[in-house]
Amino acid sequence: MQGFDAAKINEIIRKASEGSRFYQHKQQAQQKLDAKIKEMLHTAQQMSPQLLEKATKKMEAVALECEAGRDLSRTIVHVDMDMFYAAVEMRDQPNLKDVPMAVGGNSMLSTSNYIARKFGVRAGMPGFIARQLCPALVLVPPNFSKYKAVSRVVEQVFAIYDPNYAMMSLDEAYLDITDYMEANADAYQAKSEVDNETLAEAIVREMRLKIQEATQLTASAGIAANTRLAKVCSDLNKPNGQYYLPSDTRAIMDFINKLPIRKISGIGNVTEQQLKALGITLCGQIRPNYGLLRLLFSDCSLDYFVRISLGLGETDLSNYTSGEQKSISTETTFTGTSCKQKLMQMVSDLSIELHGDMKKKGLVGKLVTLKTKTVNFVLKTRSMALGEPTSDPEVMGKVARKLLIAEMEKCPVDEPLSLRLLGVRMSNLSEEASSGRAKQTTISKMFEKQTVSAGRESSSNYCLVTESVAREVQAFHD
DNA sequence: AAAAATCAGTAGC
DNA sequence: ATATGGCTACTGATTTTT
Ligand SMILES: Cc1cn([C@H]2C[C@H](O)[C@@H](COP(=O)(O)OP(=O)(O)OP(=O)(O)O)O2)c(=O)[nH]c1=O
Ligand SMILES: [Mg+2]
Repeated sequence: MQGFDAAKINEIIRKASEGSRFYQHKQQAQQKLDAKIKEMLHTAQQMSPQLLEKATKKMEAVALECEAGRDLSRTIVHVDMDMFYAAVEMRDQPNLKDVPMAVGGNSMLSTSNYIARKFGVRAGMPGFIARQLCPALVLVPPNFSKYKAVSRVVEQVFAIYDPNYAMMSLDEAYLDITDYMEANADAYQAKSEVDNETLAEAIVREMRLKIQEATQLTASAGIAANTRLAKVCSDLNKPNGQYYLPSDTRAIMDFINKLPIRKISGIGNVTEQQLKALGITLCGQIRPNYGLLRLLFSDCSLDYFVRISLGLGETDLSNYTSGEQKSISTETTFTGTSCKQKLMQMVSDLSIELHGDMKKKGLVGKLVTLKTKTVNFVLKTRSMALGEPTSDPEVMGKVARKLLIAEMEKCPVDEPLSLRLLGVRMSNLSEEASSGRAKQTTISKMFEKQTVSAGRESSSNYCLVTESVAREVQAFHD
């Protein structure tokens, strides 16, 4: 056995990556971020104490307002299947149960089982590096339709506890079990008393058992007053476990104060580094730095940070479920080439594939976007609006090819555009007008469309709800 | 000056 | 021997249009 040691794992990964174009690009990005952080610290240093104090006061006022709106009345559950894709494969091929395995291919892994994780094999890691960490690793190609089918079975269980559950991906969902708790409190009385559990815990334990009975797969869950906290909690007793965070302000503050910021959904690698430079690694360190943050980040981000520091989050799941798809795309990675003929052909093929996906969903779009990635991993997007929405592969292909030609022509002849990825995306979507169907259908569809677009125009757009969620869920800066 | 369009970047699964 | 995915949604800065 080897590879259990974190230092050794990192060493192998570094050796395997070193010198590659991927690694070079990553380092370049890191340098850029370092520069940005340095500038941030510079502006931070120049701030006068008076200015800082003023900013702090302002932020505290915002915090007070947020605190006043704290809602502890809902019981939110986040359920997350354990090593989902891998677990499905292990269930269906029992010989995989006690060996290190991962789902994915030579260039990328979707996930790995817990045996493989001991070797440092993780989601997002290329298969060829994973094999170096763990030579015995078994790679299983993904079966998306199978995972989708399993996901539907799990959904049936969710529906029992909350008909308005919000599916966030194939393997995770938020549920609001408040109503279920009220309606079924008596039925769980004996159960929860025997196990010395709260009602919510007993219900969630039963739900996880039902998932296991229905799928032979285990799930983990977090129970808390809002989605942000519930999501953190579902990770704490993984796999096949659950964590209950009582819905009182003291318990929540104790919990959040010692929580690493990186555990919060929406804080990724970049934001973590930025905050770390300011001495913030725990959520509890946000509030003492309100003033500093105010002078360095956007209003949106500030709002987000304040809410994190108070342990606040979304309590209304309808904010997740409402809303249509905004874009649809297809992309492909290949061994780098600058052959114009090949690249053009690929764009045409992608457009045909995209047409198929759009047709399945009955979507048409108005904005065509071409995505390119050079052999040095530099990403670019170029877009062009159509006169009217379509999913016609010829139209989309023609526009996408035009965008590609424009990019190729910008390159000098001695250094032609050399790509490793091409993608085509359609956005500004609407529903396809049904053709050749009964009049009834056509008319009702037209009506539907009209109301939707009227809604968009009048109320500063249909995103009002969605947008407020967005500010919650995500945080970016510059 | 406001609104729309465009693009890079961050993030999550 | 070489080699790092595909999809969606959002923010924020900048440019262009109205
Ligand atoms: C993180 C990640 C997940 N996935 C897929 C595969 C995962 O099985 C599925 C769910 O993601 P996760 O819930 O993040 O991971 P997991 O279920 O495999 O493992 P865990 O026990 O830690 O929850 O999404 C990707 O395809 N790419 C990724 O980068
Ligand atoms: Mg999972």
